[in-house]
Amino acid sequence: MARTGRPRAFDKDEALERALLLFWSRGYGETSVQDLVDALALERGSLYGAFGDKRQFYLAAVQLYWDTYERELITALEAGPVLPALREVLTHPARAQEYASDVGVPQGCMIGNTTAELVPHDAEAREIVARSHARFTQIVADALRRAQATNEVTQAATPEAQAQLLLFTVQGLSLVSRAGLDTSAALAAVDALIDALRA
Amino acid sequence: MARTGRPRAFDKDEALERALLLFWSRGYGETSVQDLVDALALERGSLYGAFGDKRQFYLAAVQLYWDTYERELITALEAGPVLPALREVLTHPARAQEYASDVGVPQGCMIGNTTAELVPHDAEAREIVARSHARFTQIVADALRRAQATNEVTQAATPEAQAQLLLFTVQGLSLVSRAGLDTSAALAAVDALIDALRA
DNA sequence: GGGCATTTTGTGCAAGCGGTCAAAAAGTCG
DNA sequence: CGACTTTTTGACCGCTTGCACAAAATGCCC
Repeated sequence: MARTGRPRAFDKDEALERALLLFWSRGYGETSVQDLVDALALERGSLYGAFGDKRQFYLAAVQLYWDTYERELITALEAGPVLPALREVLTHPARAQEYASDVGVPQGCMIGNTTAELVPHDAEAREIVARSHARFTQIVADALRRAQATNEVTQAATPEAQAQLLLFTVQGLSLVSRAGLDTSAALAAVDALIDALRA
Repeated sequence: MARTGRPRAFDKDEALERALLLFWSRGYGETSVQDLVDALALERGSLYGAFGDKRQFYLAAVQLYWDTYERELITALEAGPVLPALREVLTHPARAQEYASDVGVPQGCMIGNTTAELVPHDAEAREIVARSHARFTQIVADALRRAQATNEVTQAATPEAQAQLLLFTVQGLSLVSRAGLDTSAALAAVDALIDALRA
């Protein structure tokens, strides 16, 4: 319990959130410690003191990203029919693309970005990403299982396989959207998938 | 026409192929010019003389990657039933995952990797990636159109929407596979999608 | 109010980066 | 054989990076 000593002059959570936005929009490698120092308006030493090195800082931001996303995902799926909610979840990246012209609005899914950039050579990042994937498929499969029981969703495949397919789709859509997306084509593709899931 | 002068001591195409493997497995940022120099067994100056700077070198490698992939894609789809061929195309990244323990065997789709790493801040990379996406959907949509006509594939959605969905899936699968994949789960997901496309 | 624990501040640093360049080497052609 | 053109070679450069550290500042607790 560290109780005494000079108190921290900034809000650690708020700093992490702001770092999340930076890391999200620029990626790990393209965000320098100097960028963080400038954006967070604190000195180098304070940053290292509070968050450890750059890698730990990034991983903490990714974890925050996922925790937030997971909470939203659960909320979206817990009530009402599942397919409209899933449609909303899937099209989210496509719609976010519209705001991409605004400066500072991140692109793509941060889990996906981390997968591409860090996972191949960072075991800890791989763990975070793998855990997020597992959580996503578990949450979605649970929802699909309920929806199969009420005959909203086809039983042609297992909920697990359907959930895995949805993971691939949302990750792929989010990635492809970074290259500039024909929004209507993307929506048509999502609709085709949602229709195929209907009982 | 440069006809005189000291002849190049290495095979340019072969060097590009070898650079492709390096870039593919490590990405752009994690591959240093020194890495290339070591792997290609040529001196810095020769590399710059032959390929321009690192960025041009990488983009040339990506273009070579896509040209090769496109040729294979067309070959796979031009004869026989379309759905088995598509299944093969989709599961390719999942199966490639098995060899990932071998050193130097690249992971994921290089177009996807480029999308994540370069596209957000490199207009030329964005063009190459966008063109590859367009070519993919066009080739696959053509095949699906034929398959819809012979009643192999459902007409519940347009061939374009189906092709777009397949692009998302293959990109997502290829990306997710980098984080370590449950192969059987991935195959079940692909089968669910292929089944959903059946008439 | 004085000692203590902690954060802040700003400088400094070694390493690695992408890229350049001049001299030497190696062919071709008149 | 000698002039010319191109590639090779390897040293070199300026810059940025992530990170460490010492001194000053600040608030808590006895």
